[in-house]
Amino acid sequence: MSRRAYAVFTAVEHTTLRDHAYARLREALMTGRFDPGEHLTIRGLAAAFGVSPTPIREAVGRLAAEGAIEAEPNKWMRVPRLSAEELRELRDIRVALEGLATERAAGLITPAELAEVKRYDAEIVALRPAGDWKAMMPWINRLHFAIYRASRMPALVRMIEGLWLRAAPQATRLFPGYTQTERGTLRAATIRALARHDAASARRSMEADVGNALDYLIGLAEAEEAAQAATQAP
Amino acid sequence: MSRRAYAVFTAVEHTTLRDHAYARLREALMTGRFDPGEHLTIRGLAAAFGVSPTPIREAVGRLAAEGAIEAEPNKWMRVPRLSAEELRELRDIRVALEGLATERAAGLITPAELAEVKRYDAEIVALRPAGDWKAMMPWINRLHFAIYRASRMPALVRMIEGLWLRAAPQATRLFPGYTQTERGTLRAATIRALARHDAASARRSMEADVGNALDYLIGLAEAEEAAQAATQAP
DNA sequence: TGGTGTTGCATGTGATCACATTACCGCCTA
DNA sequence: TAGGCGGTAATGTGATCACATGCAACACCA
Repeated sequence: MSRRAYAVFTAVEHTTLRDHAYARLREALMTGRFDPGEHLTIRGLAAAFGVSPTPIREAVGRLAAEGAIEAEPNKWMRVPRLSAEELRELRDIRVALEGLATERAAGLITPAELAEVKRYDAEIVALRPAGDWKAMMPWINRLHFAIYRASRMPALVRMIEGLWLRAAPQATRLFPGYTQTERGTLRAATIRALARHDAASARRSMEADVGNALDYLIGLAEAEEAAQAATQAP
Repeated sequence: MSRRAYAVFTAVEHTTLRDHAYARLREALMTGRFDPGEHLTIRGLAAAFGVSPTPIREAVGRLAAEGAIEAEPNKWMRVPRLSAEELRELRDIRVALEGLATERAAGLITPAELAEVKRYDAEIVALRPAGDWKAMMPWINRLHFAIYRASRMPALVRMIEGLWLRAAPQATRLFPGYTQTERGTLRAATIRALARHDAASARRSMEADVGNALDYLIGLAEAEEAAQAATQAP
């Protein structure tokens, strides 16, 4: 079976193997399927994807450029384990950028887009009694990016995606310790502010939401670093 | 002559050919050596660098991921020509991020760092009478990033670099039309605010500086788009 | 002469090959 | 028993080869 004869079937979703690998690796990182500190090999990923190492190398190169993968040339590649200090910087950048996107979204969001946001929120609320935090994550993801896309700032959305990508491997640790109730009220406040096109209020709620989640991760990292320092130099 | 025997000489500045190509392409873009809309070929760049296409392909892939190069898979690659709308988005993001970096820098900048900033400013002021705008650009570049580095937020600095990279090819058009006097006073105000560790004031001056420069580029792009629309549909 | 089909070259993409470097593990020696 | 040493397998990197596609000039026909 020649590739040409059935090109009509494959051309729809397939551009290049490199982009395909990039998208799949990105999604794997985003959904927490790799652990922080986990080592990756080009040949291993190539075997997993059923392609040669060439497209994989270019895909991980792009991820490394975004900071989603850490690589020492000629030596190793791994999923970054962020320190408390790095997480603090990430928090400040995310607060600034996601605040900006939310502020702009408040003025531009359409009823259809707002309905989409509310639908995602309903999914999250429905999942809360069961306590299935892992199932919640993709919905939280969709909700946030539905808001950000409403800002009509595609380059900004792409930058925020890169920031989420860096935080994602550690974000699985938010559960189940992180109290969801407080976050739920902040999310509801954001949605109400968006509904009445109150840009300043929407921005403040989103900033608090993002800031709180990252502060929790920072606390975890600080405790871990303190414990490690204690065992190394007692 | 084996590569091994003289590794001591090359290892100093050479990590991988890919990183070398990436750094050189980045610098070429940053200093405006490529024009907006200019087409690039992997084989052409490979010949220019004296290497095989492989490392070039990975370098331009990284640049494409950052938006510094525009590429249609399997077809072409070129230096992006930003529309007025894209420039407006770029302005808003840059104002937010460079404002944040400047605000943080105001609280943390050391006397040595401040002296470095003032040295760059002196170079720019000295170049103004001659009107040598092209020679000014690298100093403006150094001055801004000296400030941003003082924020102690390396990931933020890297993101700002990516934004400058996207704007750089069009930034050569700032000269000689863009009035430098106003910008000079804003820069002086920023430096004074940094010197007295006035974060809010430093942020405002920097935001105005960045915003003004981008507004000028936006005006150019709008005029160009209007002219093009007039010739296409008269 | 204008439009259309064709052919050839240039280009991006991916697989394979070759090489230097690194990491891992067992062994030896002090 | 602990630390240094060497060998081997695995890995990242880069060059080369092979292939399909896109583009442009050219020839051909109405």
